[in-house]
Amino acid sequence: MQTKTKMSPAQEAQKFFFELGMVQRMKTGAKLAELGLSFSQAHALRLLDPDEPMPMSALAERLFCDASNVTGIADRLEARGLVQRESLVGDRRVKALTITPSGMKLRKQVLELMSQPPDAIAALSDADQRALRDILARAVEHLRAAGESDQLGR
Amino acid sequence: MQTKTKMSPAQEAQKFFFELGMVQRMKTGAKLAELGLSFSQAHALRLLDPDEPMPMSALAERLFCDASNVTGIADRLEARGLVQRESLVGDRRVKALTITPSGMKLRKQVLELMSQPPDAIAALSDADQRALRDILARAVEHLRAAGESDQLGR
DNA sequence: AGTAGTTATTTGACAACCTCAAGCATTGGG
DNA sequence: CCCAATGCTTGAGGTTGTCAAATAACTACT
Repeated sequence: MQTKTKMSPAQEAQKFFFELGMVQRMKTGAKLAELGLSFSQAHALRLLDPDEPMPMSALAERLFCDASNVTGIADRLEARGLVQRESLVGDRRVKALTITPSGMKLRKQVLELMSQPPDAIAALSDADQRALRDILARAVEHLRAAGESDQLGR
Repeated sequence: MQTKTKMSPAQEAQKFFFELGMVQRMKTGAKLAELGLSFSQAHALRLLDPDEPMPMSALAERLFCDASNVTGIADRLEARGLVQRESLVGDRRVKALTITPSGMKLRKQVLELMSQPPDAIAALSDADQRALRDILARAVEHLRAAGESDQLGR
C-alpha cells in the first residue's frame, strides 16, 4: 500500500537530522529570546571575531544572506550597544564590525547556550556521542571540500 | 592560549550538527524558492496528510508556531490553489486543510527534494551512513520520549 | 431555553528578516 | 580627470512571527 517501503540509509538519516534540527532550532530560539536576541542576531554575534573587526560583506557571506540584510541586523545590534561600526583605515568604503564589552558578555552567553547539546544528543550513550561526532566531522569535511571548488562559482 | 581546548563529544557533535543544518537549510531553501515556496509553506505542505484533513490548530502545533500564523500560511497556499479550507462537520469552528490535486503534485516534489540527503551526508561511506541513521534514530527516540512527559506541561 | 465560559480561527498592529533595485560614497585604473 | 567597480545604505514589497482583541461556534449549567 505504501510506496515508500524503501529508503536509503542516507535518506533516513536525513529525515531524522531534519527533525532533530527543527526541534533544536525552536528550543534555542526560545532561549535566545530570553536574552532579547533573534536567531539571526545571535548568529551574527556568534560569528563576529572578538579580536578582529569583520567587514559587513564578510558577515553577509557567512550568514548566507544579502549585504543589505546585514545593514538592518547591524543597526539593531548597534542600537543596543553590542557592536560598533568602524570604517576601515585603508578603504573608507568598508565598515567593519567590532564587538563592544557589553556585546562580549552577551556573546559569551550565546556561545554557551548554543554549544550546549540538545537533550536528544545528550541522552545518547558515550559511544554514540563519540561516533556521532566523528561521523559528522567527516561530513563537515566533505562540506568544506565541496565548498572550495564551489568558490569558482558558476 | 585557547580556553576551549576541551569540548565534550556531545558538544562537538552539536557544533558540527549545527553547521551542517545551517548549510542544508540554505540549499533546500534555494531549491524550494524555485518551486515558488517559502520554507514554512513547504514545511506545511509536507506535514499535511494527503488523506486526512488536518485542523489548522494541529498544523500550528506541528509547525511549533502560533495559530494566527497558520492563518497567513494557509491563506497563501489556498490563494495558489494548493490547499482548501473545509469546516469540520461535527464542529464548525475548526477548519481543516485538505490538499488539492495540484497541491499534491507540488507536495510530491517537495518531499522528493527534502528527503534527498545533502551532499555532505551522501559523500559518507555506506557504513557511516548506516551508523549515522541508527544513532540519529536513537536520538529521535529520546526526543519523543521526552516530548511525551512534556505534554503534561503547565 | 438562556446565560456564561471555552475553544478555533481570524484580524490588526507591530517588529524582524529577506531580496531586489536604486542610490551614494569611495576607490582605482585608464 | 573620467569612468567603472566596490561596499554599504535606502526604499519598496513580501513572508514570517508574536500578541491582544474580535468573532463565531460549541458546552455546561441553571
